[in-house]
Amino acid sequence: MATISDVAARAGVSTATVSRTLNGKSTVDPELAARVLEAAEELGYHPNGLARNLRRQETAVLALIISDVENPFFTSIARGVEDLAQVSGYSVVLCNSDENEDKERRYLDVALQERVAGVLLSPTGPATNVTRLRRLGTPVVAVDRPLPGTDCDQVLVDTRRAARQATRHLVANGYRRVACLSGPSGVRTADDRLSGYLDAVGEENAIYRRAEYRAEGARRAAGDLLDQPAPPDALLVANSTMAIGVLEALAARKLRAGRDIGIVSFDDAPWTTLIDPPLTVVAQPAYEIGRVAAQLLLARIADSTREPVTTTLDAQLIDRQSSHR
Amino acid sequence: MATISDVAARAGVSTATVSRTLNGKSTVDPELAARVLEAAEELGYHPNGLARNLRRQETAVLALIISDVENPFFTSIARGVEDLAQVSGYSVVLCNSDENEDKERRYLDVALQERVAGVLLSPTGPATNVTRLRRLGTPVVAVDRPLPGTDCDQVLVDTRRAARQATRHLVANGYRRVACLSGPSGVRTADDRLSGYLDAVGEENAIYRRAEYRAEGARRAAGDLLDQPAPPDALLVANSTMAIGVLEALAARKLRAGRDIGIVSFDDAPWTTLIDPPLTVVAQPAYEIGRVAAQLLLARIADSTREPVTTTLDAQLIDRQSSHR
DNA sequence: TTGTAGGCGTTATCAA
DNA sequence: TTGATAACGCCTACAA
Repeated sequence: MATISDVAARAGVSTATVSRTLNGKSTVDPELAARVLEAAEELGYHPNGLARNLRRQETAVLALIISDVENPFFTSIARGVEDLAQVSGYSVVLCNSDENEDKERRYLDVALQERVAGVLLSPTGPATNVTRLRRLGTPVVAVDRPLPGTDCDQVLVDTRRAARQATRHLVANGYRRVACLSGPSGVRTADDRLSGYLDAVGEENAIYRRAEYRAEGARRAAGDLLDQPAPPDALLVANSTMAIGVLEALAARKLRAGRDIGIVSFDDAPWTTLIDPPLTVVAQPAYEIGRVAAQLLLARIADSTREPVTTTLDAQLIDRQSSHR
Repeated sequence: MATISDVAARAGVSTATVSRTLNGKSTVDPELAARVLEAAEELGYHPNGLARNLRRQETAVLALIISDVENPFFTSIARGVEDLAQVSGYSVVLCNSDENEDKERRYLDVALQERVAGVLLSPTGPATNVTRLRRLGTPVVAVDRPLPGTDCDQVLVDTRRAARQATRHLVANGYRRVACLSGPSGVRTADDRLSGYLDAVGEENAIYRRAEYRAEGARRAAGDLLDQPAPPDALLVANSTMAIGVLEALAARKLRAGRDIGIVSFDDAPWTTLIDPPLTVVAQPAYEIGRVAAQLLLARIADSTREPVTTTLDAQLIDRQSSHR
């Protein structure tokens, strides 16, 4: 494990010169530089990022803490973040909090301890706490869900409006008993989607269930709804992972989407056009969320005095067959 | 950004005592310890992992470099790795090489520079080079695909056998012109799946195409195959991302899986039971791959003299409707 | 049990 | 332009 001083010794120069050569900072005599490069090559030298970061008090890595790696929505965000970060020379490490406060806290600690340059985070819920990170001056950007009680940059989707619109779409298509299957209470997107649904049908007509943002919970909740004496004739589903559970529940009861029960789901997962009938969805600009969030984070790293901004993107209803009789 | 000496000053002790207290190493007078803890709390002290790792020459983070975050197969591996690592106190950072040699090299560099404790890697192809990592003594475990020319731990799937078996399954079900759609040449799993297919049909009957491990390329390749004068009547598809493209190509031609063309795909993605007819798949134990790989890596971190082992897991054909007329 | 001091590998400051 | 040298924040002999 060759160090900078090994290289210096071999090249017959000081460590300072080696450092300068390797970082291309101030000018170095071409001949010395060549000797340094050669020595480094021969020794198989690789800079120790730990020492460098310790000295420089900065890192070129961003942490992206998402709440579910198995959800295509979040992996699209990840790609957006990554693509933008990469061109600025940052690398992105992805951490999966798995909708679990403990894991999230642990990764937040890692980010803190490793002194990453910045953190992008989709908070698991109201308990998420980034004050320690903030105290240290590490910039944080919230994606998909706001960070309660903190004034940091945020990239959100107007999900309440989208839910309202989707619900009205179902009503306009002749469904009379539209229900909603949303995520856990306290998760902002879940709350907002439910609110949008309520906006559209009114409190008095509300039929809804909450479950984890997972297939399994959604299957049970959908089953529960469908087995009521007066079951709903349409369903707004809060994300594509849940939609899988819902569709399984339908299949188990030989119910056909569209004809028997109207379905609209959030998130345009790649498989939604493959099923019969194709799923009407609310497409969120996930990749764009990632890009914008990374932009905001980089801007804040460059200038910590910027006013925090909240960017709200629009979702788009893609009308397919599952919402038509 | 309080340091250990700030805490020491405030508690009226030496930095050594603070360090010992915080790490619970040798015994410290309870009263002093209490003072230290209190001071740390008041100052909002958080250890600097960079400095600690530099000093200790070790980190508690593992890097997992996968070739496609958007492929459920790899995200399942990630969960397996994570679950196992977590109980041993390691955190896992996920890097997405995106089947791209440059990105992969970059993340390998990051892993090298950050001196992570170990690396898990699904190599993008034959150009993947981990010798620099190895020279530094960083343990590497290959997952899903072997690492050519290096004797490191590996966790693989007997994918050739699985492909052979899947092809025979199609033949046994009466399909006469079975084709294969595999991934890029040089990617070991793609080569092996093609080989398994060839084992079953024989070189002389072979009909196959290669494309990227992506929906888009698969759609084109499948279209090309289907538009031949004498198109195949069955298709073995090398992964679930490609299957999406294939199914799109079928839909565009009003072809029905099973009846018109038999389909078997690798990877039991969550949506495969939702489509009509349900997709017959080769299920790989992705989560298990991740767990085993993490075990191997941890074992090697603990004892670098261990002989490298290759663990080969079995895949399982799940017979559903798309492979029946 | 506690403190002093040296060093992990870099970079940045300051003279020369 | 180059080279000593002092940090960066932490841990750990070694000494007290």
